[in-house]
Amino acid sequence: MALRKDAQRNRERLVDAARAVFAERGLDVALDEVARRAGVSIGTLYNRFPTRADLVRAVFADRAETVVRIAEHALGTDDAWAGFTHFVEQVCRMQAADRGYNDLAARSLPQAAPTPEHVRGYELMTEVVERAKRSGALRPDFVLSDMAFVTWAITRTIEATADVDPQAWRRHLGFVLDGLRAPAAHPLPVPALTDEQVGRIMRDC
Amino acid sequence: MALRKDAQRNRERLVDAARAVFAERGLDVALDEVARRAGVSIGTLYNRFPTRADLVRAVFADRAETVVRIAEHALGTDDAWAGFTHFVEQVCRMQAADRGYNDLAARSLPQAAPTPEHVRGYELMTEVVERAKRSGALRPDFVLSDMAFVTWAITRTIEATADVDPQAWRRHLGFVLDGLRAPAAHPLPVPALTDEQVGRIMRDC
DNA sequence: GAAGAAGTTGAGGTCATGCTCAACTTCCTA
DNA sequence: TAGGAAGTTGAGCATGACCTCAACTTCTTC
Repeated sequence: MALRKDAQRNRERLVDAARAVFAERGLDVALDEVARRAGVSIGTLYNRFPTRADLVRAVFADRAETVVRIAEHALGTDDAWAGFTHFVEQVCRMQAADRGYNDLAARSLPQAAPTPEHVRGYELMTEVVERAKRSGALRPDFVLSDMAFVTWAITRTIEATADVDPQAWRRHLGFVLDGLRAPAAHPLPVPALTDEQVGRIMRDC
Repeated sequence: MALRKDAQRNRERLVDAARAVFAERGLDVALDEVARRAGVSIGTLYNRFPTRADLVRAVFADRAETVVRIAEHALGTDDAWAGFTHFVEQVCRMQAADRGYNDLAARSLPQAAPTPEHVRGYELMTEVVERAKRSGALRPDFVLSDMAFVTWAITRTIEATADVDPQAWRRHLGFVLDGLRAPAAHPLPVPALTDEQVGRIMRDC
């Protein structure tokens, strides 16, 4: 059975308000701020979204699709390395523009994915990485789980520098990418995290 | 006027307890946990350390000296690049061993430094970086404020992976250092943060 | 060893956030 | 358009952390 008309309107208002508030202040804002901004009572918020995660999911439901588009574009680029850097840069740009998405990226990189879009985004990201390795431009000892390091690093820099210099993350990303080129590679001291380990970390917030 | 004997003993107990609790759970633990562990009332804690920052300072007072020692050792190494990587690795190792110090590193890189030891640590760190650049091994466009990126990145990885794989940060650091070698350098898209900007970020938590 | 200075204590006030639920309102349907 | 289902409301309870202060204890000094 569908939602009643008023309920549907309230739901939309809540998601819109949450989108704005999350973008401004991150995923950990007090939820009554969201309710107030939506012009709705806190009870209605909890009625519609019993947990914060439900609300977060609703707000960022469409982002998986965006990631898919970015990855497809990256795979359409002739130069595999350019595709890889394009992918990373675009995702980082989304993070820099939205504190909520930045938080989300730090906590749940597409992984152990629920929706078909998430699965597809995950697969395409894998292919972006593998293709860049096959081309010889991305260092061969880089594996998918190492993307977590990239994400965490840039995420943290965005958090720290957003107020002072909103473009600073680009410089950090420059250093990071220079460390991922094949000619830059020196032996790594320890093996990669398993995908399972990364998944566990993400699940624990 | 000096502290009374019992007060001095309580102070020591508080600092010891705080050291242990911070190391285990980070700088943001509830302070009554510290008081409980010290076997002292919460009132005494506030009496001795009016703010959390006072307690943190007392706990980590000796660390500045340790950093100085590490930097001196680094500067004593013939190979400037080996000295630089040694310095970074040892500081990261300290962070990995102590969640409190890890938090501290993310928030206040030695900067706008209060004690003489801090000033000295800051100067030596500058020299470690400059020497590595002069040697031609560290990329010439790297500046001191870029150390903040390194610190934030490894800090975040340590936070995320400590429970799952306590050595994982070494792999991340491997990627980072490979991006800092001179031959790896590609032009950076934006200029560095100023030292003043980094200082402001640290001050705002 | 008496007196007062120094230090300790912990119950309790304050605040921010999460979350609930009984009374009320709106909507839909027959 | 009446009645009941669906949805809304917000005061209020719960929790947990911060911090205070008046009454109490311990130390030091003469």
